[in-house]
Amino acid sequence: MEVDMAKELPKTYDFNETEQRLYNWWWEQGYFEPSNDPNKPGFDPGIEPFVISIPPANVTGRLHLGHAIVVSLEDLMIRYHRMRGEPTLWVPGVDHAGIATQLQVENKLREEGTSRKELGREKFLERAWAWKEEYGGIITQQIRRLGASCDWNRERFTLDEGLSEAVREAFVSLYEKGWIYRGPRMINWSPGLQTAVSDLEVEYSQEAGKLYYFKYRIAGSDEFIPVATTRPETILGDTGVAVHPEDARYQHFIGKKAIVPILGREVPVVADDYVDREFGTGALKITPGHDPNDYEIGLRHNLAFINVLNKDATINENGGIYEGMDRFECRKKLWADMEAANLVIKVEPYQMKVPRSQRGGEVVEPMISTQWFIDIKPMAKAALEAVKDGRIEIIPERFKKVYYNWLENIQDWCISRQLWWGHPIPVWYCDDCQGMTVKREDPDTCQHCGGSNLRQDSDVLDTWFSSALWPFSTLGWPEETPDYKYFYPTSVMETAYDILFFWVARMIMAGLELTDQVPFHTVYLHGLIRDEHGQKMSKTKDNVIDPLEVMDELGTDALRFTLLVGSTPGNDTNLSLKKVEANRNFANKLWNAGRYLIHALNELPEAPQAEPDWTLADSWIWARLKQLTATVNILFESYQFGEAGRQIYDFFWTEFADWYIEIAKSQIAEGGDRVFYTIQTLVKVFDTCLRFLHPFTPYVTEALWGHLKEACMTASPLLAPSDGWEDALIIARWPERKPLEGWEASAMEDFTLIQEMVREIRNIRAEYKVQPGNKIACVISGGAKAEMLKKQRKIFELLAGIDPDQLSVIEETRPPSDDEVTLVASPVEISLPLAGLVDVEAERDRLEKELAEAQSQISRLEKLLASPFAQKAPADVVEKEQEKLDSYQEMAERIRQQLG
RNA sequence: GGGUGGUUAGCUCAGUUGGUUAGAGCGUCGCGUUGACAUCGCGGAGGUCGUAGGUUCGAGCCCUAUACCACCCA
Repeated sequence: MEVDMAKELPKTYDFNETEQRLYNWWWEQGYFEPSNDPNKPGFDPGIEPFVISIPPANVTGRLHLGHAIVVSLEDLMIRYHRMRGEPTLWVPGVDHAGIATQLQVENKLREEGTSRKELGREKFLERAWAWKEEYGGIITQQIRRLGASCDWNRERFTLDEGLSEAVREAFVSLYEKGWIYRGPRMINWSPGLQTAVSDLEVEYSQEAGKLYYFKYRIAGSDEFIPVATTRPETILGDTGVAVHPEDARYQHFIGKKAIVPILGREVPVVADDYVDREFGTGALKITPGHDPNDYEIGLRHNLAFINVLNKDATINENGGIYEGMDRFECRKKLWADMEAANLVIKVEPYQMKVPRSQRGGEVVEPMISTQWFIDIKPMAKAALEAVKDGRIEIIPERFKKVYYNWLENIQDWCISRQLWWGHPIPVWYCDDCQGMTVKREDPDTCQHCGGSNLRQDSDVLDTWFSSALWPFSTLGWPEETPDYKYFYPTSVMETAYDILFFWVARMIMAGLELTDQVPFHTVYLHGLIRDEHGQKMSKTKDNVIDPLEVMDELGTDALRFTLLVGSTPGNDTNLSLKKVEANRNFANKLWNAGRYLIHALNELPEAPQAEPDWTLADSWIWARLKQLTATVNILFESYQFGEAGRQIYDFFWTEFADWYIEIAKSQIAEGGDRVFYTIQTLVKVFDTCLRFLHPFTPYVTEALWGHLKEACMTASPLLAPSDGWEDALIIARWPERKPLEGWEASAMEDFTLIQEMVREIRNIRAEYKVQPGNKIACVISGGAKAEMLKKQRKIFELLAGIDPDQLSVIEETRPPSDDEVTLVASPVEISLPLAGLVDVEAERDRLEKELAEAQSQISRLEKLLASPFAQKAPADVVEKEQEKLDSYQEMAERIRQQLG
């Protein structure tokens, strides 16, 4: 091809043009599918795959930064393992989000002037499915935009037939084992949604409330017990008063009857050491029907359980004259009535914890309700052990403790929801014998009496119940499918730490119980994304960053790189657009380095005439590349992806681009073999960087790599990697470590000296305001480094603005002169004869300052080396310090000479 | 009440087997535009690593206590 590639590449990286095109291409080429597929010919069951199941997005969801970090991290892992040649599978999917979806559909019905109840269950579900068909694909399209290399052929939805079968199998087998039961228990009731929710779905918010003090009269006397409550309306459900058994104030009331205000019901006064004598009045009203603690006390003392609330949180028939009133209205009215009855003592302001529904934020009511529960303790024990004995690793490790603590104190899980959208509970009640039939297939007859008057339980299961099965249900379980057999257990479960209990722990419990295996060997938890000042993003604060907008404006790669590099495992990440912008600039930097390189390929001779004669810069960048490769591999292996990204970024920008490419320009100008070997080095380093960066910034790297490959193939077959050019970067080999060969250390040491010298000269030029175009003279007293430095003349010319005709490198040092500025960069000295410019006075000051600095270092190091440090520290550490001392001493000596 | 994380440059954060007066991005100040890149280059200023003890030859990193902030559990 005779086309000049550089002319084809625009000056600025155009992500809009690139992203969609590459994504479709990857997908069409089949790169997202596992390279070793049990359903295809040639399958080798002996190769271990790398598998991730994506945390299912809510079907109602719209992409937010939470998804963005999940997808970025998982795609990074998947791409990394894919490049290492492992068969990788990333299973995508969405869950049916029971409550959220039902609310969406209900909203729509309301707009149409109808309602769920009016429509009836069957019609409602039809509408819900229609809704899912219409909107359910939005979130997965948005996930694609992030570059997610999921195998979309294997996409799953929790209400799919297969997954529904898994849910049934799970329910029935746990039921048969006796671990699922139904019964009246204290649950959290959401009056707005009219369903039970689990403990985890309730959040407690600190709110200003009141503490109401009032009198509990003792039957048959004028005495009373003072009692305080934050929820006066629950008085209607009181069935006891509790005092501490050792409380002298109230001891004589124990065993007597107290009279419930207004209602006049007589309830026992009981002794229970749960009562905190210091709190409130030291006496407690007991409402076993509407408070979890009182529930326990009620059980202990055989108190009555009275429910005073309807499902919509109005007062029911047990509330006497308050029947029909809203709970908060009743609170006011009842208190006013008590005041009138002279039962009120006082009201104090009080900070209370209000239980609110995680969804919608309404105040939930603890009440007793007949629901389905999982007796979770045996499963929790197994899940605990799997982490304790190391079958599952949690990263970062500190979350193990959180995990243990939760599982050790776990309560039974309420899994039934009074919704329509979800998995129906596979239980049928017989109208004839009242027996329960629990079956995998829909039964025709009662398994007790054989009757056919069966009604299925009207509740559905908690969405998390189906999510708990996700890693295996998505692969075909309970069927022993080829996918399930090969890809299960999965490898890594990567998700946010805030669903450790909701999801991760439950998957582990379900996996161990139902599949007899851990569902994954590693749990990697990331933090939450906050705004640039660490505030939670919320609509009310108006600090929400929309990833779709960010991708539109700055590109997907910039967003991904920011999320990946800006985060440490398990820690929250503060995201600002400034950061994303900086990383957009990085993508552009890559792009332009690529442009230069591809342009440079035009200069390439077909083949070198001789064996390579590497320059110092060549050797240095090769050595640094080796070092980088070792570091990046270690970091990837230990899940320190952010640090790996930072290292690659720094290497690419501040070493490869700022130094090597600049030097390469002059090397290429030399002509001959130098051109070939310089370009070969450029290509190799650039290619390696693209490979390393691909999991972070897949688009720009794939685009560039394609251009690079094409240009290289056109230029010379000798530029190809040892195993040839792969078809695409996404499946190109990951760079592996290479052993050191001995030459690396001195190359890096010498080049570092060059860098120091160049910086020193630049610094002086800036200080003396030497015009950038003004080439100046320079004498380098190189001492032992003179030979090496003589070969680097070009670098000083190019990077330090030295006039090549007035540059000399000598071995000996020069006598001080008032016309020169002398820089001491141990072990060499640089003299810049800035005739007419030198400010002798300022020069002396500068040198004296440097001398003082050197001397303070010398005395520090002398002291250090005279201390026990010299004996106790490892020899190489001591040697390093000794060398430093020597170098400072030499420097000081030279400065003294200059000062005369 | 129990627990976890954070506290490092003006801002936001890195800093994983403790190795010797600390890094980045942004911001800021000065200089710079004929071919990779102004989404850029060069240079500068800026930090007693929350506080107090301890271990150690050596601590941003380990231990103890403590303050403040955030979060989780009860």
